[in-house]
Amino acid sequence: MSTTLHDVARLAGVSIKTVSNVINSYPHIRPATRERVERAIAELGYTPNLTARNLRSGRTGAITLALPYLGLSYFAELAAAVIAEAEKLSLVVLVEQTGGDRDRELDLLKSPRLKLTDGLIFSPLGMSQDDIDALTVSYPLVLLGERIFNAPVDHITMRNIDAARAATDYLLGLGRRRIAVVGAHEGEVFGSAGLRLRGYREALERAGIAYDPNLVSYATLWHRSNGARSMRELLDRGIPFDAVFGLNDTLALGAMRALQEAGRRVPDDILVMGFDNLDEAGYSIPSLTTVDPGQPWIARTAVQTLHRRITGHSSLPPVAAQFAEFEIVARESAPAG
Amino acid sequence: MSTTLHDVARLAGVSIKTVSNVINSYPHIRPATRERVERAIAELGYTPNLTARNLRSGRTGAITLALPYLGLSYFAELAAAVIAEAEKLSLVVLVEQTGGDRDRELDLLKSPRLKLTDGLIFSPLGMSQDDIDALTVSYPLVLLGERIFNAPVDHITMRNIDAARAATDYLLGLGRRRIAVVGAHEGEVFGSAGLRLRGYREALERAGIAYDPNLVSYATLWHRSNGARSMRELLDRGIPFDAVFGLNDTLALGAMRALQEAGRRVPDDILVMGFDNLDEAGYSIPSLTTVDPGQPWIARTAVQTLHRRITGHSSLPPVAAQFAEFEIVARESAPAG
DNA sequence: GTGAAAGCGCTAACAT
DNA sequence: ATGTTAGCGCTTTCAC
Repeated sequence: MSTTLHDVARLAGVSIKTVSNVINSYPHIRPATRERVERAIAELGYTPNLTARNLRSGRTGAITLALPYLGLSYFAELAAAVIAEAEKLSLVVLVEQTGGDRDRELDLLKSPRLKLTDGLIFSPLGMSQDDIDALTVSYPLVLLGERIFNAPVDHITMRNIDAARAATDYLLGLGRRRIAVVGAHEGEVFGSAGLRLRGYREALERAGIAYDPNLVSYATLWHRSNGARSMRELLDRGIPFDAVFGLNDTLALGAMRALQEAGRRVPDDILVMGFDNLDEAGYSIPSLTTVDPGQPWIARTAVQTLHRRITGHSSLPPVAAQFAEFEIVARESAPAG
Repeated sequence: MSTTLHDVARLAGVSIKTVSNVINSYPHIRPATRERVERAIAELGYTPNLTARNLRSGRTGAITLALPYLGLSYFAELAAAVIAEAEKLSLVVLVEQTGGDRDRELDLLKSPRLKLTDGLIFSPLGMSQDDIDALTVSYPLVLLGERIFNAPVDHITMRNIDAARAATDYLLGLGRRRIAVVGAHEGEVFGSAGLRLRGYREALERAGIAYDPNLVSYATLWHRSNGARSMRELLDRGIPFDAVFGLNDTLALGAMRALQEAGRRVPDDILVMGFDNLDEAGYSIPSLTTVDPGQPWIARTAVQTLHRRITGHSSLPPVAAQFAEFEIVARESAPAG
């Protein structure tokens, strides 16, 4: 087994309390004693057993981040940002993948595994507003995303409706009138798909353009291949359109790919707009005009909020959701004016 | 505080041992007792304190995965695969980002934080062969990548040299004679860059083609933007080339982007080959011909090997590295003959 | 300034 | 079949 406080204490000829004091940099220790202890620690290569410390303190210094799948770039970039922010607060991050499956999400929320960490940043995809009660849990929880609103937990999210409306306005401002949508979810009201489609419709309405359901195509998982498939479906309908709004970047990139296969040129024939501002959006061919939804802010705010809950610095009841600022990033797939 | 075994035992009118037996599904319990305990557990909403259990058992059921950065797609896909494999063995995964920085990698290896988990899957980027001694640690460790070889630890990696040679052969087989390289590392012998460049040179040599250093451009971080910059540099040299080997997919995609900006057509003027077979390589425009290095196998083998070490099922000394099988995936950027 | 001892919640001998 | 008890390694009163 590894060395313990007792081993160090014995070697240094002091009690374990003194060793503990040295480790936790308790101020009032005689320099000679301190040095003796430090030499013993070095000699034995002692490192404290964090599990024991955690049991004693009731805290682990770790948080859980639960998201659908790291293979989806949006979530990979989210995880990267969360881990980086957590490190600034000396927290480590345990990452769970739910696959966006409702049952696995519900299971996770009551999993004993969560006892291994101090709190949870939770980005559900399969759960919906009906599952709101499952978010009433006994541990610190920060909710991400737009599947569930007004739950009694801290909620950090983005301005989906406003941002999608701004994205649509942008295309309208470039003179487009028949804007196709890729990646909608049948009958969804909340959720990224539902909210972004609503923003799209609001923009059309304000511009006095009728909503044409034939311009909307569906895709369950927001994956490149589904963006391509969804676009092929649109093309097969034979209905003319002059722009495409991919409800996220991956869909938009897949759609561009399908457009190109079909001989349509971007941006000459069709403008394409995405949503997420993934790193990759700046380097596709053509580069992708998109919405930057403020992910770094979301990651930072989520980690800080959770940390305040864990440390008890905030016992305020969670209020309404906090929203990140967004911004349109104009690139080649739909160049500005 | 949360409820404990004692609370459950008191409510059920039994001893804590009995409750413990029920929880750990010890076979010999009277059905009536079992039911009483289960009702008490449900009533109190009891969940076991894993930290305490871990302290007792000496295991946590968690492993650490340390990698450079989740924003790099290759590592995001690796993490996704590792987490999925770990889940099959009921392990959870704590993800650490080192930024590919040598000092942070060395620090991590001796960080007390690792005591929070049972073992480490370590993918270094900044460390080199000189740091081999740092891999002699007191906990189960599985090494990934190609920065360090012949360390006294289990090592799972890919056939960099063979695969790069095969990739180059593929381009040679298509009649190309001036194959540029994007993303080399100055003077590197080991490491993905060094090994892949070596494979490239071996292929040239076997084909009787002289190695031209002017065809090789450098990039430290294997990031899209650096692939583009690296390619612009090559173009600026004004030296003719008829194919490009990006030492990974991200570089190749960035390079394709720069080629396009410069008015070069892929594959009409220039063939492009990548390395990694990222999901995204199938959906770029044009889609990217690349090397599939067998990442799923690597993830699976790494997790299983670590698990065997942790559970003590393998006390065999670690042997030479284990190599994944690779395969060339022909797509549009360099279509097969 | 330092030591002794209790106890965090659990598991596993050992006892009955 | 179930109860008792001793720790896992640490922190933290409370003495001295």
